[in-house]
Amino acid sequence: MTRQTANSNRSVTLADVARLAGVSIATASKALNGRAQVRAETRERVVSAARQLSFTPNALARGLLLGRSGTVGLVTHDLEGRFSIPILAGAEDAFGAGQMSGLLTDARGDTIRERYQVNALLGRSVDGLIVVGDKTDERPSLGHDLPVPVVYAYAPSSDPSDCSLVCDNVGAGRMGVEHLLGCGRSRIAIITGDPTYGAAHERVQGALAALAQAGLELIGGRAMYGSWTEDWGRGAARLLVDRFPAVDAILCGSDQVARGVLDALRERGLSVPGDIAVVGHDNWKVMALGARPTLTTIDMNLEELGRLAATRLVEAIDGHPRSGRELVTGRLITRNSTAPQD
Amino acid sequence: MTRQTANSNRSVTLADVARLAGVSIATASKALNGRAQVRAETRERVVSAARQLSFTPNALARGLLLGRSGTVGLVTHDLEGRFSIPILAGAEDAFGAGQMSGLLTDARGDTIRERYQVNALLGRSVDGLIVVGDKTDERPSLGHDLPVPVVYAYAPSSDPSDCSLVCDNVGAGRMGVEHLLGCGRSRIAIITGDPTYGAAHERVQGALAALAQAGLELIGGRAMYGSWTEDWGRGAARLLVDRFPAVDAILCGSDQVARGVLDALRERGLSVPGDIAVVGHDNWKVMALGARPTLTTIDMNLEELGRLAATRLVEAIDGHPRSGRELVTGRLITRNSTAPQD
DNA sequence: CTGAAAGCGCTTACAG
DNA sequence: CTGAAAGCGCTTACAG
Repeated sequence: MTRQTANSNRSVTLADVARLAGVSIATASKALNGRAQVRAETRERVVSAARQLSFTPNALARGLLLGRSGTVGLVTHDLEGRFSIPILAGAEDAFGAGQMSGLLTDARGDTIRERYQVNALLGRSVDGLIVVGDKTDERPSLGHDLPVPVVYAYAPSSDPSDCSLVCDNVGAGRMGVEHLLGCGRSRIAIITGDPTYGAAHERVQGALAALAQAGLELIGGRAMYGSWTEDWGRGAARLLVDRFPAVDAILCGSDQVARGVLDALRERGLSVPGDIAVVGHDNWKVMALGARPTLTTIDMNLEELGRLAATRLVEAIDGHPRSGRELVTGRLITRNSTAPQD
Repeated sequence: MTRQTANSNRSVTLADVARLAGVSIATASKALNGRAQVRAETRERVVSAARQLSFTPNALARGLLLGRSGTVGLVTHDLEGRFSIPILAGAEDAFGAGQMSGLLTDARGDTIRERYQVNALLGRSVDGLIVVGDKTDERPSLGHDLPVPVVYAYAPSSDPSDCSLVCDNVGAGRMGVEHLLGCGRSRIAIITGDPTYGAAHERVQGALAALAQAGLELIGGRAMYGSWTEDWGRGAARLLVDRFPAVDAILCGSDQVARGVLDALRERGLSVPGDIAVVGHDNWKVMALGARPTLTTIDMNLEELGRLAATRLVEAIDGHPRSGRELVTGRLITRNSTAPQD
């Protein structure tokens, strides 16, 4: 049984603290806020009174006065999805240390909803906004006529003067190929997802650059685009090994695709990584760890992206805005699909 | 190019509206809030002035005065996880229609963090709290000395006088077995997950009740407990069909487990649902739809649970609290693992 | 029907 | 070093 520590602090006010400490409200305020002009002994008396009453300052009153609410709006477009959540968690984390809280809102990819929610958030005097997209493609800017700074995460703003944090997809593609080269592979193919996603093309682009640099060409001559599904991964892998039996590595556009690829290879009697090494993308744990063999993949460091977004937003709120896109680099997670490592 | 609609509304205040409409601030307030004692013509003038200035009332000031902030605290214990997100989305959804906003906070299963965050939220004058657990087992109550109502979602409070919304795990187990019986199966086994989870036992309990009602016994005599992984699903399925070749259906504790079961059965040359029908749990889309064959499973209606939690919280805030546990029933999603249905 | 006044809880010049 | 006063933007009795 823990001792009661939380009272109905709704009602404990600065006036109560001041009364108990025998000072004016003004002095109590200064004492608690660490203002210089307070005698040490007085400050102590106030602080101990505040503790005794378990006083929590009313953030609403504070915000009203200072014109800063200590809250930021988190506008996500994919609250159910896999990508926005780690970003939100990272942002939460970065704010958690300080005094900021996040007002959550899900716009579900709808521009009208977004506008409406942004206005609602502004009505709550948020000090800034983080807009989290559901894919890495550009999205329209909220504009510059807002009274607070905005940071775009995952999906960058199309306006280069906005501050955006994005995944380094090109670097991820390069990273995947370089790992495969390092593992001694040279006949590399790419099976990726939906060609309407910029991310798919960017990863391919990075991979091709790394191949070119090594003086190699892609097996099959071009990347295989399809959809972000296991089904497609399976089908594409079968096609690939039938047409190009010499292939010794497959770089995949996502872990789901890679999972399908692994299943198809196993069913064809090919060993991974013995015959063919496979690299995924996302480090989606359940997929990557449930796969046979476990999947080497690229983690986009989405939490880090979220933390950075929060940091940039706080900087902007404090009067030091940045603009332009900042790339967050992924990291390769090696598992058994490229090199056995029990 | 859309026309500019959002101004720096930070600075448009009720005083501005009143001035433009040629009335006092008090009258402007009454007009906008639909109070009765305002001449229709006056009200119109005020409303049009407000529109013209795109006035958004300052929620902080309003909250300070009314003692209601129009925000609720969302305390989750699993922001990265799969279960809390649909619940949050459902709650968001329910609030979205009204004037409530949710302040998001991730306590990560840590009681100290939770206490700290609850206090921070109370300092922001939240009107209520929704606490979302990461498993369906009971958790300690936040107590009754808080100044605002609390609703527990997913993980119920151990205090029966608190208001909790929980999944009907027993009903889900029953539902799974009844479906299998309906599909003509009678030699049913259960492969479930981590035995330290109450959910695992409750689902088994419901399944056993349904079997008993049909005058049947579980194949193998008892449910197979292990972990919530594909690995375990594969291993357990192999064991099961070796020891009890007559089994004609397997009820699984999760989609991940089911996924492993399906893989193992296929690799043993058994056909699903021809030889053995399989039912999962969670309706985790990527798992269930990526499986071969696609997986019949039970959707726990978590979004509905979130919506209900929000509804109950608003009721409590409005002075109509409920107490006790309310069960949210799942629904069976039929796919090809129990009956081919292209 | 309309408006002047008080007040929500706090902070910040400004006097003392 | 301390405190009385003004004010953040709004709503609600209370007079008129």
